[in-house]
Amino acid sequence: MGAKAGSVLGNLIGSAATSVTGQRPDSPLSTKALTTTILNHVRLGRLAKAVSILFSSAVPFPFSVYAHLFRICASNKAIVEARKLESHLVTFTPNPPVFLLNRAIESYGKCNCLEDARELFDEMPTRDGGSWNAMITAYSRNGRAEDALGLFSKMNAEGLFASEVTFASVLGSCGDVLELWLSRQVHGLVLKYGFVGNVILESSLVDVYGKCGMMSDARTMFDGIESPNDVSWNVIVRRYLEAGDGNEAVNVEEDEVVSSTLISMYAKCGDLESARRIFYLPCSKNLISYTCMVSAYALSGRMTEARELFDEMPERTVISWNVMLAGYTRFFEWDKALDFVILMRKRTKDIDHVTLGLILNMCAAIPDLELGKQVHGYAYRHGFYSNLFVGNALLDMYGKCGNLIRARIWFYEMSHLRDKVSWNALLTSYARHGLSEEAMVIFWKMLGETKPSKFTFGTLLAACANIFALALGKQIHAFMIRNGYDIDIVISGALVDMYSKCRCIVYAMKVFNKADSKDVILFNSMILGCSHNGMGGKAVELFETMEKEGIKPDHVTFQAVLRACISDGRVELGRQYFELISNRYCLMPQLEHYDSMIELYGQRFVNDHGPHQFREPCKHPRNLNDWCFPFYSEALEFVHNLDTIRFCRKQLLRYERTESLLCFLNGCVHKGAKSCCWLGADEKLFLYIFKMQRRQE
DNA sequence: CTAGGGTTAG
Repeated sequence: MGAKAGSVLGNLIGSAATSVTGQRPDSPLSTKALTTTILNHVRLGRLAKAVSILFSSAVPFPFSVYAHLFRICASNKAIVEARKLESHLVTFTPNPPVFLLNRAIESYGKCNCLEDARELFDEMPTRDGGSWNAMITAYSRNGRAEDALGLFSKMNAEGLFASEVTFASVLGSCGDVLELWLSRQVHGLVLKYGFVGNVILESSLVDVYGKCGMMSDARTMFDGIESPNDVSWNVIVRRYLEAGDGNEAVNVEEDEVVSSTLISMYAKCGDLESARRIFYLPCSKNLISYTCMVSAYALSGRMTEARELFDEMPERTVISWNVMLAGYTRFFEWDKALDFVILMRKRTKDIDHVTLGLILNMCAAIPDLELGKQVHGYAYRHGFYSNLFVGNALLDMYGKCGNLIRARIWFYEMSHLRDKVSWNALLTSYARHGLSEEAMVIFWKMLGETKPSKFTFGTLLAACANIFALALGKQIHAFMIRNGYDIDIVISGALVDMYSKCRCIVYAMKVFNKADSKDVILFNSMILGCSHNGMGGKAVELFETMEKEGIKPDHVTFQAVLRACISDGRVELGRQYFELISNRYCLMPQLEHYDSMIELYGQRFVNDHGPHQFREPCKHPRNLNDWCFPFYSEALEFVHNLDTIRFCRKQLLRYERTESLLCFLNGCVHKGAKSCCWLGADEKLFLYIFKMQRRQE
């Protein structure tokens, strides 16, 4: 039965689609099937095909089909299809509902075909508010401000209510033709119809007053907005700028408040030049604009300029001090931050919760537990301990300084006010110090009190990676997907890391490929993952992709590719990468890179000579090569200081090469004696050499 | 009226 019914349906669809006089045109079944076909075409982006099927079927379709198709026509600017649609609708539906005709007007408007829209509007047997709204919006969007405003007046005369969208359109048109008088009337209507608190309309009003040159009205309007959004800010800033450019005497310089607002807005948008321009206008310097400007410099990392300006301030508040300190901490200038705190203590008695938070961040970063404890005491004595921000900063400080006991105690002491940041901070402390299992226990407790955030999961995934808890890691991943958590670039990195550490490199790759944006850190995690899973070739490939995408590798990237070279025994490639570090990317090779090179050459020696074969050192060495085996002369190039020597020693001990070790150490002494005194301090090393020599004799 | 602060991944 099913198969037969299917073929009958197929015939029906075929005939209905090709002939206007199809069989049983009023059959609900055939309309339903046709609808499905039409919607399928729409879904595949074939709008013209969908409309032609509809057009050749002499049956009325459900309203929702027309509504849907009109929407698509509007967004695709498909005027031909829109006209066909309207004609089909009015032909086969005796009394088409007003709302569908309104949709048609909207579509014509979006297709910039105002004549079609107006024709339909005029011919409609009945019109509702939506028809007027659609027509007015169509005029307004197409730059026909006069027509839009004319129709709006008529609409009000007929006692119809304009919608939010219409008001926005009308206000836009008022701005286009600088209709201040009408704008004020519209303002009245906005209030009358209860649109108070509508950010979009209120911002539009700010805009239109600004355009009409009524900056004081714009300002009053703006101040009345309860929670201004980006658009509101953009509008007021743009209007003030225009006003300021056109007529300097009237604005900006007179209003200190505005100049401060502008400076801080520009600072937040990263436009330092504009901020400066406002600040250096005559009469705009005051305590607050100074602070804003210092903050603008500090936010963009220009700490020297920030400090110069800060030093020339005639007076300062605690906020001025704080913005300066925040700049130092934001850009990790801990020494300067510490000096600044000391200076601050000398110069002012003003310290508030923000200052304490910043100082605690500094203590956590240096790290300085003792100073942190002093801050704790200060906070206690001055009544800041019940401030959540200070409390969390304290918790973070104890955690980062490695004092988990105090972190835990403080966490319980602040139980009456703690939030999810507190939980995350505690969790992080445990995970960071390798206490991954304990971190998991804390997580389960956390669930009883608060909802986990993506920070929680980031931390947990790292903990899973540490203890190779693949099953739990997968559960967290699945939980995040199921509950719609954003798998952002950081979480992707944590997942890649967790999966590759758990030897689940295929999953790691999947996560990596799915990430919609990639930065150097994510690439690093993936490259490192490949290196650790014996996929050196893939790691090298990723490095090349990264270069192609214009992402600049950092020192971790090079560590990762060098590791790949080690795992694949690709000495020459490793050497090339090492040279890229300084030649192409202007980075300073770090200790770890030297270590990797030593390891790479060490491996080659083992490969070339077998584990237990080595040449006798020269009896009377004249140069470095005489001193050393092939490996050591090459590896020695990468010997930079005591740490690399220690690393070499470790490597040689690992391969149980006592004689080589002695020879190598001699080589180091030789090199050191010739060039610089970097060996000087390590008495232990010398003692070791002497001991070894004695044992040889 | 207008200015400042936090937790996450190699």
